[in-house]
Amino acid sequence: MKYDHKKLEKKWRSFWESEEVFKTEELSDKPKFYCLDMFPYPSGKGLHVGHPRGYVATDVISHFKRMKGYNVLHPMGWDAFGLPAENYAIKTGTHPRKAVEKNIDHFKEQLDSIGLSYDWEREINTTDPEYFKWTQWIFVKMFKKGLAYEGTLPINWCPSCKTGLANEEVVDGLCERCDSKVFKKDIRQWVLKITKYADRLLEDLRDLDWPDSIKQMQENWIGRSEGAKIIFKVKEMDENLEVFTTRPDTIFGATFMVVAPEHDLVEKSLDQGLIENNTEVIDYVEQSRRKSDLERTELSKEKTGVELKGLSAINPMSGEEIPIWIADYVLGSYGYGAVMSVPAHDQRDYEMAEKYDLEIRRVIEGGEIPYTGEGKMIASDKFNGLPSSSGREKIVEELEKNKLGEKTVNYKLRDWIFSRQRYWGEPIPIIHCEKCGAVPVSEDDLPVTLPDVKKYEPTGTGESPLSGIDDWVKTICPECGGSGKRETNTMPQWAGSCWYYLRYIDPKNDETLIDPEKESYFMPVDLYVGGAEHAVLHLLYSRFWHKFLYDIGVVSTKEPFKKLKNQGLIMGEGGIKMSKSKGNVVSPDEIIDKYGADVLRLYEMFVGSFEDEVPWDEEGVVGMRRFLERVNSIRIGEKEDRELLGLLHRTIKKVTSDIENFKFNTAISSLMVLTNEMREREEVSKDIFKDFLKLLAPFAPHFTEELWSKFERDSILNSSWPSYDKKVAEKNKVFIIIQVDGRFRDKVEVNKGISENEVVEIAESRERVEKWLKGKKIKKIIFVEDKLLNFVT
RNA sequence: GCCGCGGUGCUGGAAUUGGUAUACAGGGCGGACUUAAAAUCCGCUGGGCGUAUGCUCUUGUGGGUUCGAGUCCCACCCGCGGCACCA
Repeated sequence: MKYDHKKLEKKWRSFWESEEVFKTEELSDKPKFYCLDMFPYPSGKGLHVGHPRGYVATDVISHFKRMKGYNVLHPMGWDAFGLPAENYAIKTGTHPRKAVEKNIDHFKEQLDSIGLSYDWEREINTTDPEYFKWTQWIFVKMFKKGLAYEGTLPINWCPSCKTGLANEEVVDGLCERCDSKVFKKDIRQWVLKITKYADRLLEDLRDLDWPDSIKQMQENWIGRSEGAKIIFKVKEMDENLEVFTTRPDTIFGATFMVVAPEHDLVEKSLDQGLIENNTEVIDYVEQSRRKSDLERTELSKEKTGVELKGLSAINPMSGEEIPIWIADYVLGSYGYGAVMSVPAHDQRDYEMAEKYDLEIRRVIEGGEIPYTGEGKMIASDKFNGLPSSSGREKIVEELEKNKLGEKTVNYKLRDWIFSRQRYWGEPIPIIHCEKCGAVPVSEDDLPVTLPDVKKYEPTGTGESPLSGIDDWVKTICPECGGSGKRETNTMPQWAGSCWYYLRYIDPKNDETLIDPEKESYFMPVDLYVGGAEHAVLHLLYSRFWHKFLYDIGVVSTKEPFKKLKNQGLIMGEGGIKMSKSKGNVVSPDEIIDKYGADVLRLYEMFVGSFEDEVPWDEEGVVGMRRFLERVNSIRIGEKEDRELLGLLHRTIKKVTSDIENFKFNTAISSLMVLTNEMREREEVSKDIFKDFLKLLAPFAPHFTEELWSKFERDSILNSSWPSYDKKVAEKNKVFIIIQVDGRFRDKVEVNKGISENEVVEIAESRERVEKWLKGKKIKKIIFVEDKLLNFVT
């Protein structure tokens, strides 16, 4: 039976709005459930069919939890700072704020048309001064705790975006946003000391209910490695050359040293005129400085380097003098930017030694050189014969005694480059004063808002477009009252999303960031759903900020997101990524117009495993429409039906556990099975049908409201989730599989709980089984109650 | 190179965690209704042999464990994602 989805969906959406069905209670006796989507960047393109997959899933769960009696917080907002709005402003001269407003209106309309149950009274927007006041407030707090500092550092510079980038924003040496090659450039930067939290970020990962892949990515990104700092004296200078190694046990095999081209020692020794091959060294350093990150890693196949002729290092254990080289395979930014090279036991050092004909000396027994495994120590003076694992400890102990080394831990994680030389971001709330240095804006003067500018173009000189606005830049130093200049760099796109989940809990509070009572009721986020692409960006940054907020007493939980799920991408037809240039973008609008929002919702949940990537297939969409129409054609009556009731209860059990486990596709298929069964009946009792509607309601809320309204006046979404009765659900007859030698031969229907002997008796009397047993001796009988009987001959 | 995930009909995908492989849906084929088409409804739909009750083969490949393997173990092939000179 056909139904008019447009009329019906409109009717129920306005009903939900006027009845405030989705309003979250502020503080309630009910248990809470905080169900969060990663909020979108409201782009000018609008939603495509892939976005709602996660939103529908959280919506299904929100309805489900609401029906189960939870006070559900399910909010939505906008992550609206960032480059696209700014680039659009450059192109068209429209203020980014205008473009953002327009895009938000469009996004909101699209989300509403899907029937998502957001509590819009809690909507937030990261570009709203009332919001970013608190983003700036957190920055000021970090500054005061010494976690935000200024420095001139070689940073990743994107020549096309004309701004510095964080390490996390550089993918394969390319800008994450525009795919330009990224270069190193020395610029004055604001940096956040995320490294101070490295251990806690690693530690607390363990207890999170997150996908293993994401946890592992964060673990690798933090990259903790235990080892030792060892000091090699430079013979010709009063300098210590510090290195980090995880293998102090191989120290007697160190036949040369390698420092990064940007290492201090290079400049110092050149200055002191100690280097014999001056020009060669200068050339090499220049060359590697000019290479982009990509080129430096692309050329990784073959090692390059230059010896610092005239210098030598002294091995602190053996006293041996060894040459010092520069090579760009050693990174200036990891450890101490220098290594002791043990070519016999390290792949890279081995390649270097082979190329430049340097000595390779085995000090660990084991396989073929370069041998990187453990083994007995040899050619290592008094440590000979020790296994490498304990020799390592012994050597570090001795170095510690002589103050020539110590145990230490190193991380791959670097501090977070936090400033961007662009317009459309939160101004960094700092005032530079000649007398007092960098001074934070007083908390009472927050927010520092963005001034209007005429030109949004980045200057490209390493300064933000804000630096041209004298009226805005010139201000008074909050400390001494003298003249000061505002910081003109802005925060990166990720700043606002680091803490937004907190603001939904208390969106209008202008006294504090969040009311503590509300915070302790609603936090942590129980379920967080979004794409996996944020694994080491947003998901790491927000954990860092959250831990900081925990330390200063703003939040009561150590971690923000208890459970995380990543939705798989929806690809274009044929499995290629949807994109404008390929012309294969499907908009939810057209699907909703043609088939209805409930059909879109059902299809997105039915296509495949939630976390897997799936291709979009419009032919599959019609199946969902047919399903709803079949439900619509079921005849309702009063007739009791034990068998159908049993199936209903099995379906309740299945749908309940499937929703809890994100197996939406099989939940829907079991609802289809029940529907097919109901359609075969003359009529279906009202009670069974009503429970069925409740199970379908989270997936198809508009459609089920309409059918429900024939029985009840209140919203079906306010009804309570049906409970499952084990006694009703269980069948009293079961099929038992009869096998001979593990092969299926027959099945028999018997009473539940029947004994082995009885089954054997029945089975042996069956012609189909007898045929296979004839002339054979039964060696063994395997019996699984209510399931299977196997004769082994 | 290292780490993680995966490989099941024509397609998207199920499989109670070791117990009838291919649920559910799409597509295809045949039929009903119709002047006709769409929609709808009914039936069939992994391969081979067979009119058929049926037999047999089949979950990337090869081996193994087991009464019994898509599921567990070993080796390999292919695809996807991440990291990548991290000392």
